[in-house]
Amino acid sequence: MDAMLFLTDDQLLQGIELMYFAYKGFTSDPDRILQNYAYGRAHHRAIHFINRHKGLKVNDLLDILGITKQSLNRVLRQLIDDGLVDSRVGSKDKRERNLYLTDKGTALERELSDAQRKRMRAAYRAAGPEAVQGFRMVLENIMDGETKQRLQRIKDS
Amino acid sequence: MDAMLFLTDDQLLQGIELMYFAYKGFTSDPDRILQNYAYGRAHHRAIHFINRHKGLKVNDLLDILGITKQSLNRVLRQLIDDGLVDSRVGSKDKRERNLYLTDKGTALERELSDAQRKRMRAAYRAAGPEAVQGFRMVLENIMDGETKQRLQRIKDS
DNA sequence: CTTTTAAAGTCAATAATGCTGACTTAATGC
DNA sequence: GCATTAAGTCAGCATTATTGACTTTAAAAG
Repeated sequence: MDAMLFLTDDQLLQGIELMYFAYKGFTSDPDRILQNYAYGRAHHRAIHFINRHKGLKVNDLLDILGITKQSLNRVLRQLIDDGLVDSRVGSKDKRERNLYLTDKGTALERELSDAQRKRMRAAYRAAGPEAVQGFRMVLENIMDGETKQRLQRIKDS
Repeated sequence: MDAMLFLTDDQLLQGIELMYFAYKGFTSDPDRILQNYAYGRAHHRAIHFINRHKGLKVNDLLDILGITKQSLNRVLRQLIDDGLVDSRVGSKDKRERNLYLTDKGTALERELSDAQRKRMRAAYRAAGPEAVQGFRMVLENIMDGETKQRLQRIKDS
């Protein structure tokens, strides 16, 4: 009966709204900062993942983001031209390009993630360690299985 | 010291990635369904909130969504023209329009939220009741204070 | 060595969703 | 009567995604 209590349609709808509004808050700080650089969320995501997985291949980035090569092209082109991302020819396979943040790119990544981390830290603090565990568990289960596999693949490579 | 343990920059970055990927999964089911109707996320959001707050005013919907009147116009126009939303002249103030879902609109809302609820229910089940509590607490804290106030205002009206 | 495949990059056209500015219409409040 | 408010509209633009059709370069397969 416990299961019934926390699985009512209304509770689920509330959870859905929470996801929507929390995500909105979650992206609001970076969005504001990005405006100063005439960049958008697409640039932020590229910067984030290049930082997290230094030297990753263009194909891996496409795979993570789940977008097409043509969609990424404009964004990546800008970041490279603006000197935030360094695209180096692969050492083993020269067809590949390994992506790295330059110092300038790292600086913007810092600025963006500082704001986002600050918000997350405050939320975590207010909710407490056990809540954070629950938060993470539920989010992991909301993710697509396919996405999880993709992430695992990148982590392994 | 406990606080230090769960507030490392890496843990926070992991949480940020989790939010990104979970939100992606969260929207994937409705996105797929909406394609069959040539609608997008904007239509979904309008349908969701009109269902949750039956009879709400256009201004309230704008307030909740945080978009401009011109942005909502195209979407709402379509939903009304397609017979999913009913716009009724306010009984007290005839300048106002109260929004309701028609039977057709309610049917689409069902289809969309069934898919989303199914995913949430599975995630909640897998994580357990305490995790759900934590999930909710953290998300509430991630939200903007401004957003919370807006929601409260609608709930009161 | 030649052909096929793979990785990256590009150009063009299209779509969804947001924005701003400049309005109109209708109803309310004073 | 006149200013304000709620709703609705038109036009133009930006961002970010899409698909399709290519090219270039390098590796792999035959």
